[in-house]
Amino acid sequence: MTVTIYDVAREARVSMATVSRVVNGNQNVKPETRNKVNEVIKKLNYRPNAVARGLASKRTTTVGVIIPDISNVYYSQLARGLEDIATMYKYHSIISNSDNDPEKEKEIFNNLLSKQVDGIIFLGGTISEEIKELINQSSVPVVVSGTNGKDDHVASVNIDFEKAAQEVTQHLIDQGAKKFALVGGDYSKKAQEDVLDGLNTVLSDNNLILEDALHLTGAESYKEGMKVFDEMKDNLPDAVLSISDEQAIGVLHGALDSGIKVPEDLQIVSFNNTRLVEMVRPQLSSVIQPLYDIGAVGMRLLTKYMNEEEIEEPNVILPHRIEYRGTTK
Amino acid sequence: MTVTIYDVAREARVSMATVSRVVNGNQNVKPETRNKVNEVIKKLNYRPNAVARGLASKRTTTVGVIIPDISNVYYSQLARGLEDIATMYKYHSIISNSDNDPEKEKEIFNNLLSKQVDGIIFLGGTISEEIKELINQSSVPVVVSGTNGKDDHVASVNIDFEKAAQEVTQHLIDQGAKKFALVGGDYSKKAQEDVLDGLNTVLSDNNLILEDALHLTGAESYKEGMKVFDEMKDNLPDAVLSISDEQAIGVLHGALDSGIKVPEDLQIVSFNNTRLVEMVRPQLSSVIQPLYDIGAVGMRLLTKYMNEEEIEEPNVILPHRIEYRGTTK
DNA sequence: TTGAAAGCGCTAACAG
DNA sequence: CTGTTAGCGCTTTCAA
Repeated sequence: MTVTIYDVAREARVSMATVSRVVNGNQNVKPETRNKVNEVIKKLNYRPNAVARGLASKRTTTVGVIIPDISNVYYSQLARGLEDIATMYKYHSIISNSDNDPEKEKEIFNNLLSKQVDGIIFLGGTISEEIKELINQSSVPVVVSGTNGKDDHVASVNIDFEKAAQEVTQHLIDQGAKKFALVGGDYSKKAQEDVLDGLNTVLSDNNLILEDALHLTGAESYKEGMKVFDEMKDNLPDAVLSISDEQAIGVLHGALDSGIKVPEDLQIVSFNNTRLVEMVRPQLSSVIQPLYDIGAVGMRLLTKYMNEEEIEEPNVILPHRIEYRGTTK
Repeated sequence: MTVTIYDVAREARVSMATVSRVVNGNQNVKPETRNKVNEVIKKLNYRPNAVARGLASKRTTTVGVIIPDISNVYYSQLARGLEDIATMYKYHSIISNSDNDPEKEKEIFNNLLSKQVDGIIFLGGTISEEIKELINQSSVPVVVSGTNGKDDHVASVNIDFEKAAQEVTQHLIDQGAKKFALVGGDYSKKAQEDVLDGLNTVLSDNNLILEDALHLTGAESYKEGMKVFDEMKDNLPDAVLSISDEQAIGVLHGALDSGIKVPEDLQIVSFNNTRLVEMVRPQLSSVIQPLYDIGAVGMRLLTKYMNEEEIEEPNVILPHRIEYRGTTK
């Protein structure tokens, strides 16, 4: 029923080895033979069985993607970048949602290995000890996109959150901000630490401090953002740095709904820069992370590992910009 | 180096067939033997090779997902639903972006078949002739999520857009709307037709009509929405039905930026109901499509086909609700 | 430039 | 309840 390499060989009066060579673009085939084989392939509508190929060659041209939540705008934009480059290099992607749960991440990781993927892209704001160990013992290359893996000796692609935070903080101070809040999230522990460092550096340079009560976290959703705003309502800051856009928008609407003027009384800057930032009024000022590129460069890096190309730098830092829109003065 | 079923068999002093039985949960194994094998499996850290298994059993426990754009909020929410059910049934998903391009869809489809996926989920607002043919000739089951495939004899899960459009239209007329616009998109031809039918039915019942000039389309993005608003600026309707949320928000902001009052002078209802609808002010009135469920039910349907379970109804219509929020009177 | 043959690691009759 | 034995469809030496 299904056409196999053997059928093609018989019909073309060559051996299956020759058909295999033609299919794989091996140059050691006489042009005539090649043509004949290609004709038969077309005639029989032969399509190589990737599974058999994978078993024989030990390469599946499939990569695994571990992602916290594909319906999260931030991650889905990364995913699109990943996927486009994977396609460009003829890889398919198996995508699995981890909800940022170390147990699930571990299980997915092992499942991917048993599927014999050629490489794995890990997305997630936190590299847990378990995952770190799995990565370092992995038989296939792993690249982290969106989080810095340098300290954990893991190849990665991201932006310099600390520097971005410094720039943002200084700008806000220049605009008169004195009392800051930091709104972090469960998804992005690493980025949060970096932002915190950057924020604190500049604050102390200016003889300011971040009150403990104004260092808040939430699940990085819109609703959580509104909740976070409630928590700081009685001790209102005049500037908020938020890791997540959705959460920042929650804070923004919480403020507006309470009659607080943005940006006059409260300035807000977010660090995600999903397409949401332009879709609210006032538009959200944000650090521009090149999300698509972070995904794309991560996948490109992975292909280099998979092809055993030379790697100049395993921890890529992509440039960022800051766009001051309607939520800052 | 890698541990195979053979290593386990030798170490446990049984045949590989027995190991295979244990791994696959076959009940015909003496508990003692099972325990011994399991011990060895753990000791050797044996992990079955899914590729070899796929080749031998002709089942890969992998499904393919063809999706227009994973970074589109609407589709990423569907994808999350799909994926969760797939995981529940122990399937992995290979996800590929088609950009709604029939050529790409076709190529992806064939690639997925050569990967020997056990089934395919097709997402996309339009079922082109080519795809329809591929689906109908496919050796593996295919289910369409988010679009009605009944007319094309394709299993599908979606909501009744026509009915929803009728309800929305009647409500808007009751609120005083007289001049309607329909904003469709490239992604959702099918839904658009149904909405158009529903709209026209109710309009003519009320002796109203949809002007040709007010039947517009765009690429279903925020920016396109603003552009669409510009197009209707000189011939302003008092009610807009928009297929896509992003585009509806574009229209909304286009209107607000021009000083038009929403909902007083212009009412807007969208049909997508992504999480965006609550993230703008005024909040967008919308038809609530259970996106997650549409994905989930689609995948469940596919698993039924893959397991050759009985299918009661290949074209599932899920219930919808309508939520009138801030963009309607 | 081509072919023969040995697997890749596993499942699935079949026999016992 | 367990083992033997063919393959699954392809890649990849090794020889010719």
